Amino acid sequence: MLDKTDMRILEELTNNSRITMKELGEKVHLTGQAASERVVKLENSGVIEGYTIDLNQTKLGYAIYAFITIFTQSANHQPYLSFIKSQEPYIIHNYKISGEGCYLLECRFPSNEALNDFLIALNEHANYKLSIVIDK
Amino acid sequence: MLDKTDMRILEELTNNSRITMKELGEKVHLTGQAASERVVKLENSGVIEGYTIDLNQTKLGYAIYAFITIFTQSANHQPYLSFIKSQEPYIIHNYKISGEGCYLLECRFPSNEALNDFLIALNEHANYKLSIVIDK
DNA sequence: CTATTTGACTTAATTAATGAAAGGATTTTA
DNA sequence: TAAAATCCTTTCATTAATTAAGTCAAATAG
Repeated sequence: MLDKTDMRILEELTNNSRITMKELGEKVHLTGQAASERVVKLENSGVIEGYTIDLNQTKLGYAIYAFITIFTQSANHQPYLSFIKSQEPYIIHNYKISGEGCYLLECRFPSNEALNDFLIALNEHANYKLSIVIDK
Repeated sequence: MLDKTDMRILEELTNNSRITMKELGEKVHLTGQAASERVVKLENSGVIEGYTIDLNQTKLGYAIYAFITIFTQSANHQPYLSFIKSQEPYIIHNYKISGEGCYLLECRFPSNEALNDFLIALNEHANYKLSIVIDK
């Protein structure tokens, strides 16, 4: 279903999703129009889910990047899930996992103080293990 | 340094990084040119690190999405890091962390068999805890 | 085996967006 | 008060995207 040209298109768009269709076409040896048609197909088939940006969290004021493994206290996860929804700017992803814990939280905080406050509030609903990202 | 308009621009670009500068301007009540100038500044200051796409890993042939906590066996991490570099398509991010383990691997595999082969090879360099993503 | 359909691409023409230059308005700085 | 800087707008030339029409080769049907 996806041929080599499609894969190269996905690679180029992963590196720079704002590239013009003309440039993209040149890179994969197609006209801009042909490249554009392929991209539309990749969108419609759901392979490309969206176009987004990579942000420097530190420069945005989020000095701390962390993963938190969640162990919910009760079998009912709703209180935890509602809590997470209320913590908007801090939460990047809440992965439901199998393995150790029930969820893996990818998140960010402006300061140790904000992280600490978050953990105190989190502890109302769940136990956790904290992993702070040092690099990459 | 970043005002409300900048934040709205980042929000819009996070939702759709291929939006035209004209449309982006309309959304934040600026002309296309003014919006474009702000975006250039956000790029130059390093707040925007790049433009990329969200891919459906399943439709790309990667049915399994996982996080693996790594416990390196020796104090020398080089063998592990070299191994990771050799596993190109499977590895999405290798986060160096403080907390439980030395690294947190975000990765994907086409099948349980590929995952199993990877884990066997990984075990030459490190112990691990596997968390498979079920949702989101 | 030939005719038709289909898919992927190109070319051409129109429409729209980008980029560069000039200038206005407001705030900062001296 | 004057000069400089910042942020924005307008205009226009350049460049890209979009739409429509048409080519070509491979697959499919009669």
